[in-house]
Amino acid sequence: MSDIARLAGVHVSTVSRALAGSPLVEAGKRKRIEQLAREQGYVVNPVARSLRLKRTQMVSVVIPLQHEAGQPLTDPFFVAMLGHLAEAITQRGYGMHLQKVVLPTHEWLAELIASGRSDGVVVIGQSTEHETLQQAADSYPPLVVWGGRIPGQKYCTVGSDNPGGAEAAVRHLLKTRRRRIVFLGDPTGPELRQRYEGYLRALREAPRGTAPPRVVPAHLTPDAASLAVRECIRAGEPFDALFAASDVIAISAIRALAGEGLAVPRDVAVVGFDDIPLAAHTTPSLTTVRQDVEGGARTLVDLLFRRIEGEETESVVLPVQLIVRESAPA
Amino acid sequence: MSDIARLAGVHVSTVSRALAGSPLVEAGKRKRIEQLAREQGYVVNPVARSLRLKRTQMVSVVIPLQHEAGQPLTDPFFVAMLGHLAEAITQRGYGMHLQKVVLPTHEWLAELIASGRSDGVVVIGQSTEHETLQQAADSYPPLVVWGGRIPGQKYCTVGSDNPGGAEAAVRHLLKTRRRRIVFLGDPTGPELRQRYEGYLRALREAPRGTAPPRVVPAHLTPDAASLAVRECIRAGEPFDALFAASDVIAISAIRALAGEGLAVPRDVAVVGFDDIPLAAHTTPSLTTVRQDVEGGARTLVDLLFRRIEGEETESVVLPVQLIVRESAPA
DNA sequence: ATGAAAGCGCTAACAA
DNA sequence: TTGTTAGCGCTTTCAT
Repeated sequence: MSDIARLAGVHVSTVSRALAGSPLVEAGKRKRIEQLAREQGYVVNPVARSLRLKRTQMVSVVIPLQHEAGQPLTDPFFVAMLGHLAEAITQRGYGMHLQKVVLPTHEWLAELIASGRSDGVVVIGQSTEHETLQQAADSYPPLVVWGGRIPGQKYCTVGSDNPGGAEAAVRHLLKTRRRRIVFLGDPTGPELRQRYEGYLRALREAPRGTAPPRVVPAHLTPDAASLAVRECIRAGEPFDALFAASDVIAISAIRALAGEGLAVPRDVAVVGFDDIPLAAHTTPSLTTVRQDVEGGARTLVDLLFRRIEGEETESVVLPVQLIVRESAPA
Repeated sequence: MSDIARLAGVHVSTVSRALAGSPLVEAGKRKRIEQLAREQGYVVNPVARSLRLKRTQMVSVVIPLQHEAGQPLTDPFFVAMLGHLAEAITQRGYGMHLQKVVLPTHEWLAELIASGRSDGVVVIGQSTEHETLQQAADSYPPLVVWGGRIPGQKYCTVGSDNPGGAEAAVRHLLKTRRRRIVFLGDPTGPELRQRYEGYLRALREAPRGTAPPRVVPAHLTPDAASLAVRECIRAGEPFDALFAASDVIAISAIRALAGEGLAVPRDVAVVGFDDIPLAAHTTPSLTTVRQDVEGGARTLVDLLFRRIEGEETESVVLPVQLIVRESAPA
């Protein structure tokens, strides 16, 4: 910048003002300075700017992966979320700082915040970090979380109606005469736990003769899910439907079932959660609960920026929709 | 930091050294300072640090979208690439700065570089930005590009063997008695152009009686592809095979064909490119050319860091593999 | 309308 | 081994 100042024969402060579009600096001079900067390929150094302004024009997006440690950043749902977040954030002229946190150290969030690397933080998935988030929320407003709403929570969440979606899915299975419905997934984090609760709620009002709830833990990786299903089958306990905590789990479950000679939906009906693009194209196509990823991402970013500007915002629960396909037909 | 210094009764520079793990500072004192920092929830400000060090510990990942402007960041291939890049970059203790560039202004790269926002840049897809990249390469070594290798190129690329893959795909179609093979896609950018060239090469050695090459431009969005195929069919010119420039195009082509009453593979065989997860699950499942996304991402990051450290690196062409499935069976 | 000067939080060369 | 000091590139208050 001092180069530009020298070339323009003015003081750096004038260049700074000119490039910031300040009305203080004379119009003609401003044009000249802008022109000069363009010629010289000069752009203001955002690092120095950030240091001075204490604003980074950056948003951090964090994905804490704990029990799902093996899960790479390739889960279709996460990854779609990322794409839409990038879209929404860059649209506002902010940069996006993407960070994956494995086996969170309980200080990861506090450190990220304290570092001042960004003006706001989006956390995708509560994982097991509810407490961490609670603590941060007190002193750090510009924080939004994709996940389930939890009673007494102090941070702002955006998330799908997990219990409602799960309940709808299980009701659908019951309505189509399935009586031994297994929940496939590890209900450790709030989101999956809520789906599990929806599952329980639906079963509570199930017709007599319905088998009691049964959980088969399966992590969000395809392999883990296949394994779990196979073991479940070999355990010999009969079931005629699976409600999977996610589409990725559901799809690999279908594969595992086929491998064990069980037909979907004839022998076992399967319902997933997410409605990832793949879901419509598997054989059989997957009945699932659709989440509105794009709307979710937009809402997250919208709320985040309102919080950055000091506004208080309430959490948002987005409606979901049961998409009935072949794996659990009507 | 000055707070910590005061509390520890030492000068800031000592704190700085201690926190940097410098052997200069007495071990006991260092422990004490580290402890203090932890208690106070202090972490060094990376912005100030960056300004001082002229290193940001950040890598920029840029996706220039030009003709595909409408295309959001949801193309499965890009998105998988992103996930793996995030993985590889964070593994090295760097942050990832994600940027999407629409309708590039020809200065986007120069500005990004000049801004000093990051220590290196990964560009995903050359799009039509070959010239821009050429110019940047001269003065900015830490730049790697996912895309096709172009004769005379000065920047470092990592990319699949596009011509080879395309050739294998088309040879496969020829071997299975297809004689009127259409290339479906817009060969504007280098990658698709290379796939097109592979297509031409295979046709050049085709048996007599094979129809001449024919291109039906289709953008990378599903809708555009469907439309193109429908028009192509209605043009009345017969064809018995499609080689699509990407899986997304191929899949929507299959849909369009079905919509027009043409059976795949009976009437028309279809081969795609990428082998996105969906490809194995469509009906019929998609014969396609598999790219190694994960290996590509790892190689990109590996080369980038070698370049950041001043090493010169050669471009890399990754092998591809024809995956034969139902849409173009053996 | 412009310049001078301070300072954002940090690191490193130099001094002690 | 530790402290002093300068300065990274910018913005902004204050003075002119």
